[in-house]
Amino acid sequence: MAKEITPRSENYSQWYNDLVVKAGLAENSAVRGCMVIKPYGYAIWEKMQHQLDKMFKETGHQNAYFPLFIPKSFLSREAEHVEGFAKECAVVTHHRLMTDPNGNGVVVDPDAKLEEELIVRPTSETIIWNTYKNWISSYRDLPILVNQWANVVRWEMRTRLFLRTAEFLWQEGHTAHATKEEALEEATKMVNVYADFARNYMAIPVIVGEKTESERFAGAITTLCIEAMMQDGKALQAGTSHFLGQNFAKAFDVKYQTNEGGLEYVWASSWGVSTRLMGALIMAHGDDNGLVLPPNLAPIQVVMVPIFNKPEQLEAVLAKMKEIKEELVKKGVSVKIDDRDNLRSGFKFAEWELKGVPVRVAIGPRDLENNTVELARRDTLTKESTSADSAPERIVSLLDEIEKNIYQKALSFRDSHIWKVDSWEEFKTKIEEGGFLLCHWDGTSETEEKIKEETKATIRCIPFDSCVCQEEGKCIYSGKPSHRRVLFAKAY
RNA sequence: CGGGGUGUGGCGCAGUUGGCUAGCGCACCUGGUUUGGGACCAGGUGGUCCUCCGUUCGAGUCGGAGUACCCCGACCA
Repeated sequence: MAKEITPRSENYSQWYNDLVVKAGLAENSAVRGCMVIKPYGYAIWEKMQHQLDKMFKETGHQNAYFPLFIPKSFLSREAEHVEGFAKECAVVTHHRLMTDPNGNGVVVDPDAKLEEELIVRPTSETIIWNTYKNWISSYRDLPILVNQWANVVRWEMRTRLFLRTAEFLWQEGHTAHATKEEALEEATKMVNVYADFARNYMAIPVIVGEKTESERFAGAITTLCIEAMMQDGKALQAGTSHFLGQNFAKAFDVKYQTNEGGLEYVWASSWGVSTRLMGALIMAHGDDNGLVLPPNLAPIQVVMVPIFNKPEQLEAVLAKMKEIKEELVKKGVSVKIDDRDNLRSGFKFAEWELKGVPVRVAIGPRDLENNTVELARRDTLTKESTSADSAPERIVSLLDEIEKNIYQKALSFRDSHIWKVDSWEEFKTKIEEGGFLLCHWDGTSETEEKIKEETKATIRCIPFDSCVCQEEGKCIYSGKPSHRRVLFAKAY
């Protein structure tokens, strides 16, 4: 009873929030806008980290760590960058507390005011480029391919668990290159790494594209992104990769000597994904019973629930379970035997469904007699009985099927909520129903802004997938000529 | 910062026009019966009713001020 969540169709936001809290992923903390990630939620994040980190290493990157604090003057070196982040920065002004002489408890010591205020990083371009200045002098020092796992703070006015919190965990890659082409190629490569990760590990189909000027990262020349569709038809930006040109190199005076002896500014890229991916995972696959985790990211892939009447039966069942578990572990499957004796099996079934465990194995006295086990899959909520001997093998193939199935499910959901729209009237009705609209656009920020004002829809990206979008037409709003469609949606 | 709402055991809530010992569900503890889809019975632990001021014989309830949180906007990954 206590674990029941709001039905998804009734109130999507409430459903999401309930799910995050009741599945034990995260909760609000005492600090406004900040989130506590609970062990189960963090275990999923760790799986994500692990896989992403592997993919970064495979593409030649190394990890490093830079300071949490950024001198205020660093942030203001790049004009657009500071403008983009100034409104949401936490600032450190003092370095000491004292006991108030007037008895008001502990207060900030006015004598401990910092010479220069420190900003808690909202992103690390500035501090990193300040450092790169010392690392780079020759073309032989390039490229620098570095990633950092860190927390950042953006003082948002309204927050939501995982989707937008004042502090969040992420990775940010910062690369330095000798040529424009190489930096651009890096930015493209990494957005594709993100797309691969989303599809193959999170089982979420994404649209890869480029942001329009108004949605671009502050300080970037080009921002590439992956956009995913949630089950209410809204878009979630799941990852971004930026081509920064020479903006930061110029702001921090980072030059290198070419092999001809000339002096050139360095070219840059940066890219990141955050704990927001957790939100994507939850909203893309969850159902009225709770979380549905893709096997590739599930901390527990298989849970075993014993069914018994007498203690002797429990013992026999557990012995069988351990046998099967051992086989599974050998095959690289993570298994939990739920041997709590104060809870009934039905309760456990519901609880593990809420937590999204892909496969559940139930074994009872009847199974022991017949040498069978009951397998239940989370994605379809169906059950099958199989022989105990072939169970490990069957479970491994089942995990694979589930991963594929939930991707297909998400893909067909998205594809059935994406439309080419050519009339403004149709645009206004369709966007209210939720979903992605592929429309012509005249390429101006003014039109984009007006569409946003009237419908709350924004251009999520200019998709790369040229065969779908590359065609002549007229702007949905202004009627001016356009030679390609762009992706409109309401977004998180 | 604008509009709306809510503060009552750990959680979710009820509490009438002011009245008696502040109640219910969940959770928790003890004992027993149960166990193939969220068990049941009996007993039990746990509360400065957000804070301050006021009205009153009497305030969880009425008035004022403060404060915290939530929702809807503006801002954003």
